[in-house]
Amino acid sequence: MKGAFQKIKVENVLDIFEARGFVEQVTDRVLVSSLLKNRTTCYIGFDPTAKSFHVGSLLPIMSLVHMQRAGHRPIAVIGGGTALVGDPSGKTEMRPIMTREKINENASFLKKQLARFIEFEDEKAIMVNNADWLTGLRYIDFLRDIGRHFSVNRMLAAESYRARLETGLNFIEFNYMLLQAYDFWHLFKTYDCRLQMGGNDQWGNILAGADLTRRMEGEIIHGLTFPLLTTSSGIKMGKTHKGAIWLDSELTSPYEYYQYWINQNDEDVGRFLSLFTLLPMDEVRRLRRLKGSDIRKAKAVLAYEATKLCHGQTEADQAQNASRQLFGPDKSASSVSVPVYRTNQQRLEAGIPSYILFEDSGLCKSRGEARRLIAQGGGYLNGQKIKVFDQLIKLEDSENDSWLLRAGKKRYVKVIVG
RNA sequence: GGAGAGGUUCCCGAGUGGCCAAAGGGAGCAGACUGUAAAUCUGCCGGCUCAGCCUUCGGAGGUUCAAAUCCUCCCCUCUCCA
Repeated sequence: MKGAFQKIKVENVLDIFEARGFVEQVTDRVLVSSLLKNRTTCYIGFDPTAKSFHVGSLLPIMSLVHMQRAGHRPIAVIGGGTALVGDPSGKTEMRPIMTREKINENASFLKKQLARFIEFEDEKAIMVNNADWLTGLRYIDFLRDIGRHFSVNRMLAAESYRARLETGLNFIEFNYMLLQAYDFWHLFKTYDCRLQMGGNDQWGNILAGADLTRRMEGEIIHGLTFPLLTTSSGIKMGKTHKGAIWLDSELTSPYEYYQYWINQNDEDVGRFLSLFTLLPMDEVRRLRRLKGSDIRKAKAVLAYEATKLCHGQTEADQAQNASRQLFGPDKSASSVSVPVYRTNQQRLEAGIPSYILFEDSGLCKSRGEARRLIAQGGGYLNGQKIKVFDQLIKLEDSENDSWLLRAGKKRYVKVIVG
């Protein structure tokens, strides 16, 4: 590794961010731009509340990818310390406080996942857990050294707190800003980290960190926030009737992941191509110009590229093939890599009532839901509509040794014996 | 600590003794229309061995033939006062 001030030859990553729509706010456009002319260390915080990221975290992850490609050094901070306190921003219910073991376990999964996007070798990227420095803090020292730099008046004026003052705000939550500010300062001291990025809801916390560092060290460090991503219908991304879309292929198969992207709204495709793929902007603009049903081509590119980034080329190819077969003119179950459900031969010999198989295979959440689905004409076996909810699915109904179940127009499961 | 308001099915939110598995909206699912899109229209939207049965309205008891609704205690949230 070269020195910290190694010159970077590629395009300024801030320009890339702006061109691709990553930027909502920057502390100082001119200063950040010149900062990024040299090799810079930047950080983003992530919650270790699950063992996988979901697409809601994809935007920050992609920003780290661009950072690294531009020669900078990203730090992914796992919020283990903050998770130990419980997350206040989900105001409906207090999250169960997580044990350190669980957090560490999650963190190792998350690192593996992140490693698909950015390289950690030779410290080209770093992953740290803020529990390492937060849990050792001593209250009196913290108040005296850190707390004195914070004006309560100013904190209350922050947008993130102002809204919460209506509904109520507890002391832990009020302290989040201090803890996150401390993180930023700590990373500055330890890694010379000079830029923090995050969702726009983090703006206040990011500023607090930059402020703290300025007061304590006399150094100007910076923040950048991403736009809050909603689909064009105003819904937050990444939720389907089956729950979140995960980046872990165990939780969301590459096929489902592909389907998630190909089913995006027309209006979102251009934006998503620039945010969630690494295609050159010329290509993005070309795809963006497509009209009418040609937009499907852009969606296919989006789905393929996004799947490739997350799961690799092989999986992306398979997902694409499966999708083409299922939605192409020749819908067949053969050699298609859709989610598979295994059952035993005896059951099929006896015949399984459709609604039970639909529930067992995970296509429906309950048998009641399966009954309704089929009653409404949304249940199919090998492309044939199932007429009665308890129609038996038998051994002799197979096609190529499998039974292709379909719920509605898009959700498939292949049943096989085994 | 005191006074008041409130906790309802995924979310918001009606419901003050039977007509309540609980209005309405949102989200979600399906059908029609399409382009594996959106919008629109229609249906569904607690569970089950489904014309019936079972479990829900912060928790635990109680009154009643009958409770989300009334009573008691407890837990939690918010507002004002200290």
